Amino acid sequence: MRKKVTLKQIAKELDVSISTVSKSLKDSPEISEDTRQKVQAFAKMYNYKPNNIALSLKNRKSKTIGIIIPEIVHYFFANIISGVEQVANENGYNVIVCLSDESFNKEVINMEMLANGSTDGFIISLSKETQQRKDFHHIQEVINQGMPVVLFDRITNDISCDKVVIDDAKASFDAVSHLITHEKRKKIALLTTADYVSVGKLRTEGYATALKKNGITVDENLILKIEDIDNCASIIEIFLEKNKVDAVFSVNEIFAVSALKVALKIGLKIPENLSIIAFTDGLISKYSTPT
Amino acid sequence: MRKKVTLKQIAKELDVSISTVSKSLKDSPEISEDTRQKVQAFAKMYNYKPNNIALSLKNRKSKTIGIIIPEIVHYFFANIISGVEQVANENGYNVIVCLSDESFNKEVINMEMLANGSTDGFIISLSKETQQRKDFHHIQEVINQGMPVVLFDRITNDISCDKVVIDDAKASFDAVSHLITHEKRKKIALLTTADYVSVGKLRTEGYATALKKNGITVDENLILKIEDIDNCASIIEIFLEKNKVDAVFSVNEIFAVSALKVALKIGLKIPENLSIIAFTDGLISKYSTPT
DNA sequence: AACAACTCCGAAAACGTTTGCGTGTTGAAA
DNA sequence: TTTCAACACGCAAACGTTTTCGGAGTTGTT
Repeated sequence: MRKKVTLKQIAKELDVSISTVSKSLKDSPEISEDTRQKVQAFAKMYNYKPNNIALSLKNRKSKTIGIIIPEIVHYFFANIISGVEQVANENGYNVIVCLSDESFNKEVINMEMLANGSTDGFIISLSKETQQRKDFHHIQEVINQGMPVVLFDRITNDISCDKVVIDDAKASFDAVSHLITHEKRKKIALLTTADYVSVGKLRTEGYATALKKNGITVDENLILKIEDIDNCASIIEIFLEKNKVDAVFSVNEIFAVSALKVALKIGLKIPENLSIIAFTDGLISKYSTPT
Repeated sequence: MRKKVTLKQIAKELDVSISTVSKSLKDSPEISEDTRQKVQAFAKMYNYKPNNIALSLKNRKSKTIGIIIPEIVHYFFANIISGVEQVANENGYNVIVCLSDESFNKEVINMEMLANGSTDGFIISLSKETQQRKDFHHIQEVINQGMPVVLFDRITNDISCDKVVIDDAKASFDAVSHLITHEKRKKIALLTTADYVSVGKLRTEGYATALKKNGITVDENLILKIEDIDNCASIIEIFLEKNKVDAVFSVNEIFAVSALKVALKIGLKIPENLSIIAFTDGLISKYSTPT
């Protein structure tokens, strides 16, 4: 067991001052060639590495960014972390991951935990509960403290900060337009989430706009709002048997592939009888049949 | 912009010493009721929270654990992080996630970065490259420094530390035995990864044992080692057309579902003509057709 | 001989905490 | 009046760095 060596220990061993050691390791011209070499050799031998915590305290920055997301067993969020981690790493930063688990409280607690010096900033996608409550004081709090915050995907307009989103309305519009124009579909179902999820609203907007622009009136019966993702298959089955649609537009791939499986089950042919398009080009879509 | 307040600032404002403030906030009996109340009220008003970095330095522990995995856009690893984060959180710990990207160098760099005070310990799943090289000095290093290390899934026996694994050989044995006994399959293919991945070897072992135990000789031609996961579909297609097997045992779900899609494509019926079983009960399997 | 200039290094403060110990004040008992 | 305990608080060190400032000793110039 060889504990980590500190400047102080090196200084004592070499009978010089701590500052001399520090300067030597930084190749300061203030220190003689001789002493520098001696110190550097000793430091290398004992594999000296400066203590990050001490550096953080001194520099008042942790070189760490906190990312808070609702869940991680999720293609989209896992991808986000992957990207964040890569860029952070290239720039000498570390990433602390916190999961809100869609809970407002956990989100708040996590932020408070990290805001006290642990991280230099935040990247956040809001939990469902937070979006429902419309309570963003914890976000505003850290912003007021001067910490940079970036919201992505699940955002709110009540907070003024940098945000990263895709153009949900436009994307939805394009997808549905494609179904109408190229696939000649008329009766297009929308599979979406509850209203309070920010993306759900915008995607519904794009869907409606595309229909209207093509002279199709929006039929509320064709809009299925699914809360319980675990039972989405049975919900979709009932829906598809009641409504004879010729296309499905889904706001995520789970609903889409579930619809696909249900459709096959009730004897529909895909893509002959039913077109399906959705957000998220993930693994589930990649390995579904048909792809 | 209201910056975080420190003990020093409170002390100055209230015209007492830093220690008095610190003790007051800890309800030390050393301090008079009067002063305590005053300090606590002031601290609450300014929303004082102790600085984590300073605490880490003082206590010589960061309350943070580092987890190093090959990738995160992966059902298994995402699940692991999810579990680790949850338990860590419940115990007041934070989790720093680092991705080795299957690269030995990144693994080493990440560990060195975190080993200097940033984390109190490590949870690691080795990168492919590390397993190939059999170079584990970076792991041994931090262990020698007295840091706790837990290896999981992709482990090595060259390092003495706690490890978490499933019984790969037994699980494979059971899976293949099931194919033979219950499904009455005789010609069972094994879809696996390259040899150097630790789990690959053990799973192959279990496969072979099950065959032998049932009087079936192992046919090396039925063992397909796939290196290039992105092109696994075409590799499997060639394989399945050459070898008329009646069952497939795969070491992961990607290979399994790819095989499933290929089989359907070349006209096989599942499960009538071909049984498929695999490790990982993930989303891809859940949403494949058939499930 | 005197002084300036230069070389090499150490002391100390700072980042924000915690905590053992010392000290000054108060009040009561002797 | 003296003595002493109890109380309330502050000092200082420690965690491991970095960096400014200044001091001591040497060299060189006039």
